[in-house]
Order: sequence, then C-alpha cells, then structure tokens
Amino acid sequence: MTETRAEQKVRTRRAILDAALALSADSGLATLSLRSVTREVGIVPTAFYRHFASVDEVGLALVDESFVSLRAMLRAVREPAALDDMLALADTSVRVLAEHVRAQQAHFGFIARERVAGPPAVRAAIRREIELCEHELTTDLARLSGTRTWSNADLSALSTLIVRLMVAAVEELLDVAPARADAVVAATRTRLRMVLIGAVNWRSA
Amino acid sequence: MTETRAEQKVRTRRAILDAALALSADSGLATLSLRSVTREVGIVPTAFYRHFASVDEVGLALVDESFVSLRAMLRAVREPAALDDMLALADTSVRVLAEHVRAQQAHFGFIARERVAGPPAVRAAIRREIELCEHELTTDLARLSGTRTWSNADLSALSTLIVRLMVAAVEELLDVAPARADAVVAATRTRLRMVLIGAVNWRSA
DNA sequence: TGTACATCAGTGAACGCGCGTTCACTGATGTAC
DNA sequence: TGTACATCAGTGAACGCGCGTTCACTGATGTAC
Repeated sequence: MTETRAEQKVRTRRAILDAALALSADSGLATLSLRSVTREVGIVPTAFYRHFASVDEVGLALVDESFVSLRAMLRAVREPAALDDMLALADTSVRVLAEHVRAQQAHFGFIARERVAGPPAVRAAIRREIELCEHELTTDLARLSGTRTWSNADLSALSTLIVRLMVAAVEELLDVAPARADAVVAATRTRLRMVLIGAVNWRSA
Repeated sequence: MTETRAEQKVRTRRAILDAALALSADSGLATLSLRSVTREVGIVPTAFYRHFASVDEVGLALVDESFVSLRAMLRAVREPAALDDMLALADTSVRVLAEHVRAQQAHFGFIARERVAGPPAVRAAIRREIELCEHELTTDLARLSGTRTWSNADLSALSTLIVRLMVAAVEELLDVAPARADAVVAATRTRLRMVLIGAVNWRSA
C-alpha cells in the first residue's frame, strides 16, 4: 500500500536471506535448493533471479551478516586492560557469549556449519573473516600489560586459542538442550581460565 | 580367477567405501549420491543394495574406520607419565600428529567435515566417538603425577582442550599447502605448550 | 570325478520426482510531459 | 492534475537432467549327491 516498489524489493531480498538461513540450518547450504527457498518465501522459482545470480551469492551475503554478529560478540572479550583482568572476567565473558549465541543462534550456527561444509566460495569467505577476527584480537592482546615481552607468534597463539574456544563453545551451545547450556558455560569457563593461566605464566613461570 | 565369490564381495564393499570416502571429500557426505558412488566403483546403481541398505550406512562404516586412525594417533600423546613430561614432549607429539594426518588424510578429513556437516546419524556417531576419546584421555590424565588434586571437571577441561587442539590442527593441516605444514606444526606446538603451562600452573600458581 | 540344482553379485529397463534454468508474459508502480 | 509510456518484480509453462528405488533377469560360482 504505502510501500514503494524499491521497498518491496528489499523486503523480498530480506525474505530470501531469512529463508536460506533457516532452511540451511537443517542440512547445510550445499544441499539447499533454489526452489525450496522460493517456496518458503512464496515466490515463483524464476523470481529468485531478480535478486541474486545464484544460491552461492546468497551464501556470501549471509557470511557478511553473520560476522557482524560475531564481531559484536568478540568486542565483549576484548575490553580488559591486563591479562589478569581477563582471567578475572572469564566468567562474565563466557556468559556474555552464551547470551549472544542464544540471541543470534541462526548466524552463529551458519558460521559453525558452513565453515567446513559450505560451498568452496562460502568456506573461503568464512576462513578469511575468522583470520581477520584473530588478527584484530592479536593486536588488542599486544596492548595488554602482561604481554610486553611476547613475540608475535606467542600473541597469535593466544588469540587463536581464545577465538577457537569461543567458536567451539558456540557449536556446543547450538547443539545442546537449552537446559544444559549452563553446564556448557561452566565447562567453557574452566577451559578459558586454564588457557589464560597458561598465558599469565607464559615465559615467566 | 583364484578369487572366491566371498572375497570378490569384500572387494566390492571395500571399493564402495573407498569411493564414498574419496567423493565425499569434494562436497560432503550429505550431497553424495548413490549413483556417483556406483559409477566410480564401476557397478550398476542397483548392485549397491547388495552391500549396504543406504548411503547413511556407508557413512557409519566410514566413521568406524576413521576413528581407528584417530585413536592410533591419540595414543602417541598419552604416553607421558607427568604433566611436565607432556610439556617437554609437546614438540614430538605435534610432529607425530602431522605425520599421521599426512598418512591418513582421507579419514581425518572425513571426521573434520562430517562432524558438523554430515547426515544427522553420522554426526551423532562422530560426536559419540569424540566424547569417548576425551573420556579415555581424561582417565589417562588422572593417572599423571601433577593432577593428584584435580577435580573431574578440571581433568576433562584439559582433555577437551587437548583433543580439540588436535582436531583443529588436523583441519588446518588438511587445508594448507604441504609446504606450509611446518608453520602449522610450529603454531600448534606453541598453542599446546600454552595450554600445558596453564595445566602445570592450575590451582598452584 | 560328474551332474543337477541353489545361491546371489551384478544387470538393465523403467518409474516418478525435484532440480536449475530458459523464455515470453503480465500488470502494478513509477515517470515524463 | 491527467495521460501516455517505461520499468521491472513476479508469473507460469516448458525443457532436459540426475536422482533413489522397484523389479524381473542372468549367469558364474558354490554345493549336494
């Protein structure tokens, strides 16, 4: 009614992205058919081509979206000013993570799944984004008091451990019944603490 | 010629498993078609049913096979008698891992991929096997001097960190050009050392 | 050892199905005058 | 404001293709006597 043609087009594009995200949760982007997406959206298969050239292109758009969510989450872990503060905040960080995951289930699940299982182009895009995240975290870790004497290799070892712990926690949280989420949070916190104790004692123990 | 009918049947079964393993490397077990497998083997599609009831059943057989490889590898990490010994042996452990991965590329790749992307039954089977590995490692860690005072939760936090570090290293090794394998080994060793330093200093730092 | 019969791995035709993509189209929205 | 034309999101029929699965079959291997 009050909607312009351009607005309607954006809405359909959005509906295609949402449908692809929801449907790929079942059995992956690689097995997702164009027809199942358009069926879900309520348009005819050929109308898809007004918005995307291929299903792969939808996948790449979803990678972009999903990493907006992931970056938002990683910012929470990057705030502390010293390694000891990170250790003290481990509990809070993991809880924040769990909340983000609950709120952004679809995006996090998409990354976890398509990272290894997606079409090659999507897999490559995700890998690039994760490396970028690790690199950003490495830069931030270098600014912490307590890492003054660390080599670049040591810094990136720690940031990799942290990022992967988080990615693994995400996978577990997505996989587990909501009632058991607290157990996952507890276990992840213990693992994160163990890694950070390794970091605090690195080259000084 | 000199082959009995039973031997021939075993050979065909083996060829089906090998073809499924090779073909699923391209784009996953979930998208693997029965017809592409039989085409590769050189039999007619219907002959498949003489050996397996479905492609899922082939997947489960491959999970069993692949974990024989993974267990063999994990035994190498479990030999030390104390946490400090593990730390000293970190370098050797990671090298052994890299060799195993090179020798058993297909099996390790299969696990890494299908763990998140496989058909539900295959995914569940892999998850069960990984939990079993973690549990075995936990039992072994409990026997080490240096973990006398640890709770079960602490022990399983460490074994989870180690197993996942190994799984992640496998994924990286599979993904990287052979020439860059040494860099992956070096990075993994640093990460493993950092985790083990966390373990050595756990509850005592 | 020789023969008659049973077994069963692999065959080949046929089926209905969902797929991606093509094409010419419709008709509401948007624009130029 | 009213009219004539352009745009373009979505339509619907049609195509050829590979899929999983059915079924009755063949013929070499294996077994009982």
